[in-house]
Amino acid sequence: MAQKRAEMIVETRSKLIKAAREAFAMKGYADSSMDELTAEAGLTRGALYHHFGGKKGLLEAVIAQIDGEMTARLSDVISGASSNWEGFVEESIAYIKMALEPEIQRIVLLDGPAVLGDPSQWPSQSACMQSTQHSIQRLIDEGTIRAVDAEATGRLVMGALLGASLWIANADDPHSASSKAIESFVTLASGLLIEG
Amino acid sequence: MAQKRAEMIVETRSKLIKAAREAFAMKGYADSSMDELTAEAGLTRGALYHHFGGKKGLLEAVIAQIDGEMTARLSDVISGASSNWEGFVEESIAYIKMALEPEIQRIVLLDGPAVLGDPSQWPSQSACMQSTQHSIQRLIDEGTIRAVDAEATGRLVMGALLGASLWIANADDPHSASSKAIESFVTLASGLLIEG
DNA sequence: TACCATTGCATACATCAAGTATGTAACACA
DNA sequence: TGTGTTACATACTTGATGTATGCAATGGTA
Repeated sequence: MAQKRAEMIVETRSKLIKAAREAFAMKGYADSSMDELTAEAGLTRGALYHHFGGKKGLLEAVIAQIDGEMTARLSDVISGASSNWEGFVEESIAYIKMALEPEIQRIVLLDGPAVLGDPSQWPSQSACMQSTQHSIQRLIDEGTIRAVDAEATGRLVMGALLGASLWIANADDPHSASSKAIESFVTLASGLLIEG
Repeated sequence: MAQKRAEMIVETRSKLIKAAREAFAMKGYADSSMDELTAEAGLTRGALYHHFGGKKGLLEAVIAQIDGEMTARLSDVISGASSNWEGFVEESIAYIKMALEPEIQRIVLLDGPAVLGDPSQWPSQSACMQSTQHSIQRLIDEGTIRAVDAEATGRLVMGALLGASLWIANADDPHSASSKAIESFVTLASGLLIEG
């Protein structure tokens, strides 16, 4: 039966994004062929250029989708915490764990910055980063941590977590590396607290 | 006058590396053409493949060179400091400043990880990262900071500094962003200190 | 309902860059 | 002085991006 035109379009876009996620995650952005990728989705490059304007546009769309999912997951973690500080720490640990997933690491953390530049300039605005900044701002407002600049601190924290993830993912013993990274992070983060 | 063969080889390699540094820094790794790049050096792709095996090999060589220069600069900063803790802080600030240089940011911090993967797996071993880890280990040994894992902490710190640099470089007011980032970093780093 | 403009997507083509295989000239060493 | 090797150039193959064009289906309009 005939679907509505608008639904078909949404489906086409999502099929392309899905195929791109898999290709980018498995082979990296540079080594992913748009011919293969679109064929995998049962389409051609024509559809891709029509909807996303090019390879970079497709990457932006993929990242926006993943970023949205990450933000939702972080949001869940925060809302389940017993205090804002606990929430912040749990959120950070959750971020490290997410950053270990090959798809996220490869697409969002490695290829994304190289192809699209600084994450804060992305169309998706890196919602995930803003979530962290909000957490920090809450902690400042309630007087738990020192009155640092929330944006700057958010960037530092996210960068640190990314560095940790890259290390853990490539470590000989990822499990042990993970514990060490979390311990180190908590130690570092305690520098933000007004009373240790 | 005829140079010795070994000298000619060194010169050829350095001419290629120099041209590559400029091309990679200006246009990024992906958008740099090896034909243009080698022509700029008065050579052809034949020389490039002979000496570096391919485009990635050339990037590795360029990164190794830059990494060496960065390490030397950090080393200078450390040796000029009045205490190990001061040295660590100064080193970190120096790293942020270096990471603001377009050449370093583009080649080492953005394209490097995307093309070659985790920096610690690079042939050059990211000497610059090891320098930071040594600084941290010294501070642990002398009892200035808590007994965290030096490697993990080094990764977190370098990641944080990279995040800060990316932010500063793209900020509307880089100067103000820089101050905020340094202030935030010092606050964070104070979490490592045994007595605040 | 018949017509038409628009849109969604496919096809065909031009361009260009990477990698490889081969050729050549100069050097080192015997 | 001759020969094997090294340093580099040239030629060719493959494949990927981007663009221009073509076509068919849809949805509005008379």
